[in-house]
Amino acid sequence: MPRHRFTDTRDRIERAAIQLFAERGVDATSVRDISRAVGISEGALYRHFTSKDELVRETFQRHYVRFTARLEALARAETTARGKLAAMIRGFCQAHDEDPALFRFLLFVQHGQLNQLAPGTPTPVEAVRAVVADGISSNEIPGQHPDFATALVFGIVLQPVTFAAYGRLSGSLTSRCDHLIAATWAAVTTVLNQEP
Amino acid sequence: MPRHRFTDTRDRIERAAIQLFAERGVDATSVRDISRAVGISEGALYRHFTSKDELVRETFQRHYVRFTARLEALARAETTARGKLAAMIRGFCQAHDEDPALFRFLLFVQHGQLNQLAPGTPTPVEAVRAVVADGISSNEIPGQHPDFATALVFGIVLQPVTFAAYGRLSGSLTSRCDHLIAATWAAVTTVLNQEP
Amino acid sequence: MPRHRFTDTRDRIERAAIQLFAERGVDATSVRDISRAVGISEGALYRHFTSKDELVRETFQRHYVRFTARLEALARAETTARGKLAAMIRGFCQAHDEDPALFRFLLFVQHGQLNQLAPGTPTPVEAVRAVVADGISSNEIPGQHPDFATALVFGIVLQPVTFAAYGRLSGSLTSRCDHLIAATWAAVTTVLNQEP
Amino acid sequence: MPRHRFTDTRDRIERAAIQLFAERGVDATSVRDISRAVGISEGALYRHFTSKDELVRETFQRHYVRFTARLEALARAETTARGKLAAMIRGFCQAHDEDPALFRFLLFVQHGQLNQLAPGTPTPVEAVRAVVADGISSNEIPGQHPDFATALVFGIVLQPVTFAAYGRLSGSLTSRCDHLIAATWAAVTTVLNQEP
DNA sequence: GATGAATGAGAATTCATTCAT
DNA sequence: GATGAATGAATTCTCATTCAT
Repeated sequence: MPRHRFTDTRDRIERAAIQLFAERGVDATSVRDISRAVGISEGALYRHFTSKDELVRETFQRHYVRFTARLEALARAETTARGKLAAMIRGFCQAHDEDPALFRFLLFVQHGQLNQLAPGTPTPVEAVRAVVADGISSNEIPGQHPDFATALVFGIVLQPVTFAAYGRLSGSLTSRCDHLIAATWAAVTTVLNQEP
Repeated sequence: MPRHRFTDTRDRIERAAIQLFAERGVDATSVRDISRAVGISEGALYRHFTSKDELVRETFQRHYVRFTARLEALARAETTARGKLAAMIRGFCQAHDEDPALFRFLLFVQHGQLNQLAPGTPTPVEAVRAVVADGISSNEIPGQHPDFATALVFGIVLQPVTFAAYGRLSGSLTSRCDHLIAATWAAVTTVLNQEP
Repeated sequence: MPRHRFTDTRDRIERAAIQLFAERGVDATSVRDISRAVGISEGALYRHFTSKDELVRETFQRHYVRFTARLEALARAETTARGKLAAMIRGFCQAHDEDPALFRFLLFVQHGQLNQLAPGTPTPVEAVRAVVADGISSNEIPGQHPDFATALVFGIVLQPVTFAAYGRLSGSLTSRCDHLIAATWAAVTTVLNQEP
Repeated sequence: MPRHRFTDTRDRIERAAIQLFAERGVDATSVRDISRAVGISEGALYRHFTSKDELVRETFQRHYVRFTARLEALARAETTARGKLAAMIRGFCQAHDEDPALFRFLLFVQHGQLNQLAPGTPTPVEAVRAVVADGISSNEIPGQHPDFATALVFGIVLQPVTFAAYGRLSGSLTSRCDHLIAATWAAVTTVLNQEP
């Protein structure tokens, strides 16, 4: 049982924390739970993070920023609004399937972390919103409230994850990705025929 | 008269609890918080509920069952799948706008209450799912996984509420109800491989 | 073992805290030590004080203000500087002998409480300094730095208490009061004969 | 050479510790604080001292003994009680002004170190007391309790240091040395019942 | 000699719950 | 029905100390 050697302890703490946060939520996860899951003492955790709060914040922010950048890169590689949106949704599905716990931590558990982001930090919501807003400007997407349309995208993509958590759907998002893209596009291009 | 006062206090406890649960979550709300909000002592709360857990469970279940029944009644008054779905979505919107805190408590905060329901208890998810499944059977809705289609409905309807909580959208759901219905129908009737 | 009944618990906590603070200092006294000395659980203490800090601050400030007022009243009852100073020193001696632990807590242990007093709060130091400064103005006391003269008063009066704590002197201050007064007056009226 | 580095680090630890102890007290100073101030790791400190306690004890005792010897030498160089006392007070003032942190650590912070001295170890208190007792024996100082008279000396000399710590007086003791000597002599030669 | 991760004992504090009045 | 003091377990965090490298 070597004491340190190349120290991946910090990473192991982060992994265990993400896992537990995704399962039970941040409040319901104690420092003790995390350190036990890692196999270290409670005190040892504080050599790697100055507080539980910092652990949550740091972990959340780093992965949140990274995921946002990934989405933005995917969008940038496409030219049409539809293409960008499809690529981003595919990005959501892959990110989820690669690491469901992290995905749920970032997009559901949050726990007020969104409000603690430095102002101006880009978020997945803003990444999608930018594409939607551009699509509306270029008339590729019919005129509507861009935040509302963004809500439709997120609702359609995220709700299956919630259903999976409750056992109503199988876990893989990627297998439904094409359907999600099609449904999203249908929802987003729907307008009310107030004037026929 | 005496019974009224009992009922009254109990109701006030429930209201305060729902409000606080919706704002901060169940874990982050202490018995002290609740009793202070009501204006009674902590001990007094235990005259009305045997534990915090029971308070959460009872409150959740009663309202959850009531809301489910309301949705089912709305569906029953319609004949087509589209009509039933539209009526239910309208029901969601109205329930939300009547009492946003309760709505958020029932549909977001949950806190593992779903797993504690007596098996067979009808839920909003099942109410919607039944309509969707029937619509698929009757070919009003194209063939697809009924749980997946149900997820689309919930995602589209609920995500705007989340966005509202983060200040991205204004609070009224009813004002967007027609759009939600149209978008939901579009998403639910979308299928893949329409062009071979 | 009745649970409450007329609740002198808060007072008992304060007494035990003062005793322990005087014996070991604030830092070296844990909440556990205090609650054990009182015979209650640690948690129970928090019904009476919101924190250890508040317990220290409240206890210190109340007694400090009270003691200051007592000194001021004693001075007010006299007319000459010598009379005022003598009365105050007698007040110090009596306060010490009535409650040595409290006296030591107020005048030695302090623990940074002095800096936390609301600005303008009168203190024993200021009470003595005012008398000394007046005495200098009226030429009853020879011209000198009033803070320095005040330091002489405090040094002479307090040091025997320190010596008593180390067993070098017996505990009673009152028995030495007249000597302290005489020595203080001698020290305070001494000037350097720079110009003979 | 290697021995120098050892000694050097050990001294730097001691310096940093004294500084921090004087500022905040022993309890409020952690091993971490000290090692950070020195710029070494916590573990490294244990190469030089086997425990925090030993660091405190060793540091205190060595300087305490050295300071006592210095006072004794100063007294020895004089012949009269007044001369001896004056020389010692000058010694206090110089020691304070040379290294105020060390002076405060030795004479105020103490932290129960006095009780841990090997029995018979000479202390500043005993050095002064011996001079005072001799002075009383030789009738140079009027008859009185020698410990009480010693308390007067210490009170007068040390209280200005306390006042300086609270910003009531400027830091230099030496500048007030003659006044302190005169005041001390006046206090020590004062007796009661001079007028029957 | 030095490092720094790790430990384990405690510190302050919160909280659901009980119960004499 | 209500009060509020009391409990005891759990939580976050600190700290002196150890030890493999």
